[in-house]
Amino acid sequence: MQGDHPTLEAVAAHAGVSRATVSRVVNGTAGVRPELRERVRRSVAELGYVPNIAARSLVTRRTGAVAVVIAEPETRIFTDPFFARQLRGIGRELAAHDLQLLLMLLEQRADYDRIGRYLTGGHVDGTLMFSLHNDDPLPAIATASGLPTVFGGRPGWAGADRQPDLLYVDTDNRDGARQAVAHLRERGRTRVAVITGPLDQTSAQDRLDGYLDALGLREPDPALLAHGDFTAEGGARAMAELLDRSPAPDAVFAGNDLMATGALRTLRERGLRVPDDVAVVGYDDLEPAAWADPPLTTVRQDVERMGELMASLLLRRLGRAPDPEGRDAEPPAPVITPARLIVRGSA
Amino acid sequence: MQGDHPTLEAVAAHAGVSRATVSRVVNGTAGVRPELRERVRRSVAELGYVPNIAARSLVTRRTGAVAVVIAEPETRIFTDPFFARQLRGIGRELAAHDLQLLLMLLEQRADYDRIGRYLTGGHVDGTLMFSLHNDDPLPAIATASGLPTVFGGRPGWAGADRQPDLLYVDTDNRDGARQAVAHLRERGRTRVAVITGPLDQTSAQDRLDGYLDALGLREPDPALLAHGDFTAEGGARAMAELLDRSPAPDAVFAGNDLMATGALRTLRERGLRVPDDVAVVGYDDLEPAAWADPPLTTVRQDVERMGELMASLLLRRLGRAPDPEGRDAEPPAPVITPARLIVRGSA
DNA sequence: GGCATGGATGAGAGCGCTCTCATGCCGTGC
DNA sequence: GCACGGCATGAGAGCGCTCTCATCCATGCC
Repeated sequence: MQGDHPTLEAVAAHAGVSRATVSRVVNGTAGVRPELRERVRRSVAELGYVPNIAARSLVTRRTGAVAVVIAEPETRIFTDPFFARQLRGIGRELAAHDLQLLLMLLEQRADYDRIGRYLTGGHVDGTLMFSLHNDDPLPAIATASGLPTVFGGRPGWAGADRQPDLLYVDTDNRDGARQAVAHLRERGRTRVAVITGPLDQTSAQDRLDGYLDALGLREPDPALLAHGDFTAEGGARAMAELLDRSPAPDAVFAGNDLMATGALRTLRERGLRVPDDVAVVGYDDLEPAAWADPPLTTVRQDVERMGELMASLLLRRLGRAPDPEGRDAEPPAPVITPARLIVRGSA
Repeated sequence: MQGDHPTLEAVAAHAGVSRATVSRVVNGTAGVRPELRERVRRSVAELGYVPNIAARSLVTRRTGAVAVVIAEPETRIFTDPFFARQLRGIGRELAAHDLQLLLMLLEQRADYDRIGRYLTGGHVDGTLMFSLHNDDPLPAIATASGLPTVFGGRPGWAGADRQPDLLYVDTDNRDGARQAVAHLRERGRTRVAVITGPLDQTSAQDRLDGYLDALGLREPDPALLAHGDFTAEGGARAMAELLDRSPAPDAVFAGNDLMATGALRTLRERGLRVPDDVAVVGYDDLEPAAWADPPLTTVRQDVERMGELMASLLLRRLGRAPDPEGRDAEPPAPVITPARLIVRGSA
């Protein structure tokens, strides 16, 4: 199998045409007589011809590959299937357009150099970036590389909002949080606390803002505010803090499910009943949320869809418009996907 | 930034040498006078030269990329951070050797064609494959492509054991299960049941075998055996089945943590105490295992390390021996990594 | 019927790199 | 002092493809 690899030349000889004609057929260029086209097709199939992408991209200057860059400060990717799902959506969309997915996982500072060089080297046609913190050097790298880039999650670095053609896909964190907290209020809760994520991430900040919206506040009540770090441990700690204040809250909105799970643990340890004594709402709708005791009321976002959208946004920017009618005259723009409250036992 | 991209030629002119010499320096080939070498280095840095990999791989016939193929029958990748962690290990090892990671996620039957064509097309130097079920067409594709391949998990398709140069990395599932069940017996449990995973996966079968080993049995006691499917729901169902038999088990070894979590849920619903009435042990040591109520006793495998090992096995097969002493005369062979019991509250 | 027109096809250059081979230079041995 | 071996360097071919441009042929028009 290996080692035969017929070339364009071979196919041309086999079909009795020129290299150029075979190239036209293979690339779907118009202007080849149907009968000839068919003959070439048969030769391609018969010889098992597969284009050599190296040769192709040497002349076209396109690589047919997209880099997906995930900066994962430590453990996040482990505990959270978020990236896996997003990757799935991305992979599906890219595959549908015959683009390859180059995965780059960043762990250390040194990795940033490597990736910068790689992107600048023109080895990919575009990038999808997950930049978790506002001080992440990734956006700068993207800009420096001059590559078309789409971000996962609204970028929050200074000046991001002023960049005109910034592309990203985010979920409506603010509205999701609003729904969650509104739900708690509808259930008659009057002292709704919040456990925030790291506020240098736009998702955490947006969720806090949604919480405030639902309560009609401009500033959080310090007695009802605790900071977590998006981990279960952090959630447990934050819940303990909240319970040590008086009067204690009768409901908690946690910035994500991991922290909500931690909060549940603390509540259990203190002998408090959920939702009777304290109602709990999480965010993300991770799988474990449904198994928690009690099952977690939470906010769901269509993560896989977000991945697809990121890819298709990039596709459009690359000019590989997935829109067959060619009517996407309007340039690609950021996309915000809706969030939906999932009511279960915990609130 | 985009668009300048100096070529070898440009660097050669700048350094006042020939293209060949620059190539030698860039690729670390011996036989260039140190002073010249240094001069070329400076030119490279000054011009910001980055080799064009398309051109390079056109002539070398190597691509510098490795495909990671994950066949994910439906939802597995969501609930289980397993792949994410393994990817991390793989990514680290590949990056250390300047290889790119091409991720291919398979969902549908049609994807297998695409991937087969891609691999056969010589677009990558090797593959890492995760083939979950024994009837998966992936191994055949790998063989047909003639590419160096390393599998994640011991392949279980018919005849796999007869293939002489089959390479894989697996954890010692059998021994892990043995430890788990031995632990239950040491704690005085006499009726230890088992909830198996899908037995067409070697991991599930091996864990069942380890269970039998620890009990000194050749065949499972049907009264103490229930089948799950590696999901929480399946585990809950299997636990219910087991409890409906009499006499009921006083301990359960679940084939993975997800099923163990499901079992915990059923036990809780039935008002049984864990571990007092029924002790539970899981397998995998997922993050949520530690938060479960009670925290799950389980078996840990170093998944990230397994990923690294897969990559380095492939590297050796590719001749990019990571062994600087060059003493790896012995050919690469399958690797089995140890498993370790983590004792927590549930048993 | 001759000529312009336009579409289908082929010829050929060249993308940036590696690698073989020829060349040139040095030091060594006789 | 000269031939020779060995090492450093350069010249040049060619990897497989795309794309421009020239060529060819059939058609339509005057």
